[in-house]
Amino acid sequence: MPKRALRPPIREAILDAAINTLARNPGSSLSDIATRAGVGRASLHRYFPSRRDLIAAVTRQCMDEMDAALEAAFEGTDSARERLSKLLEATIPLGDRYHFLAMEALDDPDLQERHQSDVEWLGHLVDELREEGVVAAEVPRAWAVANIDAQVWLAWSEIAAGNIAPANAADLAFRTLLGGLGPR
Amino acid sequence: MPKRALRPPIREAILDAAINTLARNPGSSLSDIATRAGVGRASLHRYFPSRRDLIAAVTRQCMDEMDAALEAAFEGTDSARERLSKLLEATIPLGDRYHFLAMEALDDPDLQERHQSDVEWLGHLVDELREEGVVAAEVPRAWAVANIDAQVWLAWSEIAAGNIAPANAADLAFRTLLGGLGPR
DNA sequence: CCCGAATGAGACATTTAAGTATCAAATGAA
DNA sequence: TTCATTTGATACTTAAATGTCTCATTCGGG
Repeated sequence: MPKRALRPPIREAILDAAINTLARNPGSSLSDIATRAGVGRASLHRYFPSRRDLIAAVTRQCMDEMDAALEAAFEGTDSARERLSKLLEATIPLGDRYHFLAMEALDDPDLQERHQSDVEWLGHLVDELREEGVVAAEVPRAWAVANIDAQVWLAWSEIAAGNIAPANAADLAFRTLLGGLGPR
Repeated sequence: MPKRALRPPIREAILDAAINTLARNPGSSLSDIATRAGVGRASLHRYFPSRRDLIAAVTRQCMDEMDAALEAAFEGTDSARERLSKLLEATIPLGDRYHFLAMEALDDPDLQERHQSDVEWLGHLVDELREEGVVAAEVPRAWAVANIDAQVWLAWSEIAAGNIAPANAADLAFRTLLGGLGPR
């Protein structure tokens, strides 16, 4: 008989439920989250004293997942173009766990700083893409950054709506970015 | 003759304040909105008995503005490509008054239906674009529709963030769409 | 089996926003 | 000026969510 976790780690269950619930409705109550986690609301407060704490923990968790996925995806890449492709393949499947953060206030200064550095990092990727001729010179850097972000979000949205197949999403986004941002 | 041939401007002031306030924070309270409109909260309730009513009125107003702008922009166009260009030029400046609706629940069935028909209308434009060869055959219809929507939202976001000049936004979005969705 | 720790359930206080009701002051037309 | 209507301020009720607390139950290690 397979050994099953006697009791799932509650903290993880709450975080997971929070991510899933908030992704569908950013205004979800702590009751909703606790219920979905199969946990009493009091226990939720034991692990995360306030709503702020929970949101901060969820944000950190998502950022960690994203960083880990990116680091793994970039293993052995040697062109920015390839990194862009890998970025889409790695992050689009995580979209449903990440996109709702775009709406959150990010009131924690530590997380704000981290997000800022992520954006800058994406800017560097765009710089490299431009050097490789993948992104045209006349396309503003900020526009390219915003478009990459948007394609990830868009891909998730269309997958969730059932309009495109998950397997095609990254390719479609890659194609759209190459054509949209590249030289005419 | 009727006593109030002209509606008092207070209703419009409330609607306008609601649009601006909700655009910055979809969870704004009615107090915030009333204050910004320079009106007592009680008066707000006189014109819009419930929050739902206000949101519905705001939504209708934005849709009306959008429809009017589109109708005017399409005057005398004879290709889908040109209509896409005009669409961007007309709707991007309205983005700050419209984009927040993307998050709203749209609980009014009448408005739901109207939104649905708007999406279908955009689908027809995509069909025409494909016939003209502006949108490639291998690009899914839903993907093209979503991308057009996304470029409008994106343009507004980047304008609001101060990253691109409002005058360039429509051209940039048009270029991105042509390259992104067009044949390789 | 037994005991300490953790959990779930629920009561309770607090806060915030929505909606209702009332009234004095301001507005504007006759 | 007069008078009906509208507005703004204020007080009140209701509802929902947050956060705190207690306590019986349950889980799991020893």
